[in-house]
Amino acid sequence: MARWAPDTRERLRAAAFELFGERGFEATTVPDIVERAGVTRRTFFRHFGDKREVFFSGEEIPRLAAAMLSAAPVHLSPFGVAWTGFQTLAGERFEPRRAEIAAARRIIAAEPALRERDLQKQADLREVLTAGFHARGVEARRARIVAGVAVELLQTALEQWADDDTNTSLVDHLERVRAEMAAVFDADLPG
Amino acid sequence: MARWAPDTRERLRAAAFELFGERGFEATTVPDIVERAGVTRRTFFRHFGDKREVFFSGEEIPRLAAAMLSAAPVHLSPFGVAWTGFQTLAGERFEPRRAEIAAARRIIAAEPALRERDLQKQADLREVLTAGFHARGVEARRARIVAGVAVELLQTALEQWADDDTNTSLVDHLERVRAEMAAVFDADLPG
DNA sequence: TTCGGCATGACACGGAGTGTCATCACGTAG
DNA sequence: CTACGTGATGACACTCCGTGTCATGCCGAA
Repeated sequence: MARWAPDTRERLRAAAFELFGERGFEATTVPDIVERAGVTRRTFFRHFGDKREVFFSGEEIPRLAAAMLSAAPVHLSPFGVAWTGFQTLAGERFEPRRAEIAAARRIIAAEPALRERDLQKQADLREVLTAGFHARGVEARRARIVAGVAVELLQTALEQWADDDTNTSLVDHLERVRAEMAAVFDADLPG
Repeated sequence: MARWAPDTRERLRAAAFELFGERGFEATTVPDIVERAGVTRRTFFRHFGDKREVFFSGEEIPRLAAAMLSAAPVHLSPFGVAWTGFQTLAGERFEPRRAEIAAARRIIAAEPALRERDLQKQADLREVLTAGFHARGVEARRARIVAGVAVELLQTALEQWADDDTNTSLVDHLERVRAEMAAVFDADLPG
């Protein structure tokens, strides 16, 4: 047997989620986690930048987004790229894990520290999309605007899909949110 | 003379900003701040929940938003309420302090810890607007969608206004961003 | 003058995150 | 078979963050 058991990072992640389930995020300390995983505190911080990162360590949305950006047909509008990407993500990564995602969202909503980090992750996605659109030739400020709208759309749809107990699909939520957002800009404005 | 000099909170804020200017946010510790302000560490944390809150202690946007919500004519659409509120805010609170706001935004952009907190403040505004729209009779999910669009619009316009060296007014940026967002939803979509 | 509220000081404590050096398994070259 | 380099981990110390608790003393009310 090796001096150290393998998969240290995964063992830490598993131990952390067990403890989060038992006592909640805030009440779980890094010493608690490393004791269960059988490593030292120092090793924890070699695998995760901070305690919050354990919670988001499975996230790979920005990476997937970058892949979809480079794979998208050149003729597609930037919002079209995002929209088709969201359809794919919805079917392949979100829909099959609805219960898990909804549970994670409830935990995030209840923990200010996780809420801040989650918002940062959204901002990361927005920046990846902005950079990708810009690389496709879209003017910088417009790229930022489209990315902002797209991420807000995805985020809102995810939120309402996770809260919805009618088994409506995420794709349907995306379409509904898109339509309601469009309606916002169709209405007349004062002044 | 009183046992304690007055305006403890304001002295702490002033000392903090001096030090942020001298060494940056991250390199400034709470012990540094309280030493300059002439109080103890414990007193600092009685006035500010954490170090980041000093930076945002002047912010009162959610309060102003709530005031505008209750003052808005009942016939106005939710987005109309937000839009007219933004026009007022732009002229009265943002435009006169452009240099100061731009400087603050640069600091925030450079500090991940402040960036996270700033995103949280945006989320707070979104929630205030959502609750306000809902209280005006707008269906819950629609209220969330309109608030999300409105906050994203304001945030993007602020960002681009602060970065813009052509002296274009914030109101013009708001209108341009609104128009470009509307265009996003006018274009055809694949599928 | 007395009394009670209230902001602050004093002190202690655990947790977060980091720098630094020692240790030891493992693969590889000789 | 041995020696060595690499890389992950342990061991240890340190500062800072944030909080609970109690003592202190100013200040206004009765």
